[in-house]
Amino acid sequence: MIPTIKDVAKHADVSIATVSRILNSQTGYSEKTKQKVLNSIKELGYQPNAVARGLINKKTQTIGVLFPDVSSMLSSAILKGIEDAAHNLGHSVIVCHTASRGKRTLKYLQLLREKRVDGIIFASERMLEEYYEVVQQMDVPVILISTESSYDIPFVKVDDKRASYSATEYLVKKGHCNIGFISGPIEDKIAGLPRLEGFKQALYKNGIQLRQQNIVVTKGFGYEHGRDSLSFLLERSPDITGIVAASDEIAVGVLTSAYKLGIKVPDQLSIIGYDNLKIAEMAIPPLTTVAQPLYQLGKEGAEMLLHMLITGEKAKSKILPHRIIERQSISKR
Amino acid sequence: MIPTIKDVAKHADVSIATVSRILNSQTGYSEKTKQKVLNSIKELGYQPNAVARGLINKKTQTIGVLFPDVSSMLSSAILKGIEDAAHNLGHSVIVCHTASRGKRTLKYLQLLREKRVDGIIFASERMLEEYYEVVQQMDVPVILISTESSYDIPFVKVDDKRASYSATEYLVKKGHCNIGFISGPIEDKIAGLPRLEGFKQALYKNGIQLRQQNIVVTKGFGYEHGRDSLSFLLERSPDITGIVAASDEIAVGVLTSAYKLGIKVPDQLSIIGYDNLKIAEMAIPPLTTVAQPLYQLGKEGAEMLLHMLITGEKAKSKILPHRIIERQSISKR
DNA sequence: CTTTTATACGTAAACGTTTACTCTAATTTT
DNA sequence: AAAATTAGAGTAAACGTTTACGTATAAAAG
Repeated sequence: MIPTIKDVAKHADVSIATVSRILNSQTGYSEKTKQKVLNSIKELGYQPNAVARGLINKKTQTIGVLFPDVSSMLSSAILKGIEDAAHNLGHSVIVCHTASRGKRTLKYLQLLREKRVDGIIFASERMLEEYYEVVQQMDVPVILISTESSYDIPFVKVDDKRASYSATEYLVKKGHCNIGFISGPIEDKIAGLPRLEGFKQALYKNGIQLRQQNIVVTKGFGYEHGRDSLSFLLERSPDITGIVAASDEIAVGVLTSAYKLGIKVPDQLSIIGYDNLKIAEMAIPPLTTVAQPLYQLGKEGAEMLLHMLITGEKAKSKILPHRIIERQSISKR
Repeated sequence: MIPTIKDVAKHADVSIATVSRILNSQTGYSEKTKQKVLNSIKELGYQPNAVARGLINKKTQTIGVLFPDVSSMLSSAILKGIEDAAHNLGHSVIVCHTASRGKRTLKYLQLLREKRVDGIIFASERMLEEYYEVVQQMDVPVILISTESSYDIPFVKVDDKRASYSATEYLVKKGHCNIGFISGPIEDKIAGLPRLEGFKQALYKNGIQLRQQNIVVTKGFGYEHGRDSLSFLLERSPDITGIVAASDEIAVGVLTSAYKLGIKVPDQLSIIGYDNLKIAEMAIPPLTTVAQPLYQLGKEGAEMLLHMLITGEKAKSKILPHRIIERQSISKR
């Protein structure tokens, strides 16, 4: 049988209140009894029951994290940051991957509510109205990572538009002036549209005429989307010398496609990615990309959440800096 | 204020016992009261408190998962399988990444104990004696994924030795007879040594003389390890025509290195990986590899655990089948 | 030496459930 | 019609903590 505080109390011949006080290092006991109790604890191998604690304290020291897909490289890097920070501050994290669309997110939200988590993180997960209503009712702090919303919920992310601007401008500065852009879905108001706009703006500011046929809008940010886009793009604009991809996966897809088509990167075609996933480094040639501080995003997000938890004050949203990681997928013109 | 079962009882003018019975769909109430109570529940927006439930039921509907590194592509694929299965069976999963070695695993184990998780999964995480002692005391079911131990703990994994055997033999059947092997650390009794032995055995069975200088033992299974091994291997054995890598990351590292050295894959050098991560597909050229059913491993593992939880019987360990995924990193000789 | 104050505890209620037990009234059996 | 059974409910204890409150003893103050 697993020992309880009662067993400890009995064994040490004190009341459970005293044991509890010692456990929580409050005042109200002598050094002698403390030692006695500590001994009993060790002897019985007692471990406090966090469930009982949670019941009375109304705090579970647990947060919930919602991801569209835990297994994407993006998510897992963020998750690591979250888990690190949470654990450092004495909290556990329950992961929920909401992948298979539909009502799954709502179900998870309810679950987290029943479990009485102390806070919730939406990571790259859209905050819909129906979700917002639920979290409002739950009355727990919420943080958005790598996304934002029309509601007043603190978020931490990079500035997608500016990052995309930087990427584009980097290419321009390298002497490219006929540049293609492979965007994700532009219905995506967070990671889709802003990156396209950053691209457009960079061209505009650098006095380069935008050509509509240089833009291809894909249905997603995945490898396949990039792979399948290159030939289409090249058909319409055979003369482009550089490509800005809205994600590293897209960029790697392009790399693959270029290889198949016998196009040399970076000699004949330059390409810049977005995210700085591990694969960017592993690609052939290693991919120049604009880095999101993924781990940092997770870490900061969790820290913001826990800060809200402790202090009760609302966290201020943060924009984390992006930066260009120069590797070998870009050549000077 | 968040409503409790008491509020529901009062609102519906019944006792809390009745509400509880209805909530748990037991017997002992009329259809009429049921409707009345259901109404009150909806009206108050009541959600049962899983913490209180956990306290009395001694079940938290939560399992803990230990990973050396959540953010590795391997882990995240497994995690997805775990999470899927667990959720389908009404359980949540707490992730713990034990990366930064040392006593962190032990700390996590204690945490999971305090939180009273119903079961624990060790995923690619070594089961040391000190861990074993703790989980023994905890008296919860444990499952090992992608690893095994000297203790009587059910596991689910592929047969590393045979998988490596298959990979090697595949190369042999393609006409290669001077084959290199880039192993992980052979101190690793799970993923290191067995794969090396599978390699040796395959050579032996196919009547190929083993050359010690064809084997390079690395300190890890990462990209860097592969990248930095190729030139070393080629120095000692310039004539090899094929390489078996102990992981996809290693293989991709080799690919990169080969590219830099101007060695054409697969024309001059064939290479087969291990794992079938997403990067295998994304590599240039796409990597032929022996696939571990990662998602499946996670799923089956979680299912085994939950089955133990429900039935109380010990699960039988499982070896899941591996298979060769043919892509384009291997040529016929 | 009495009175006050601080220290070191113990008692019991509370957290939100589940469930064994009890009770009443209705229904069925004999 | 009386007895036995059953359906529909309520009461209260239990789960393992924390904590407000009470109390006895010892130390400090007068």
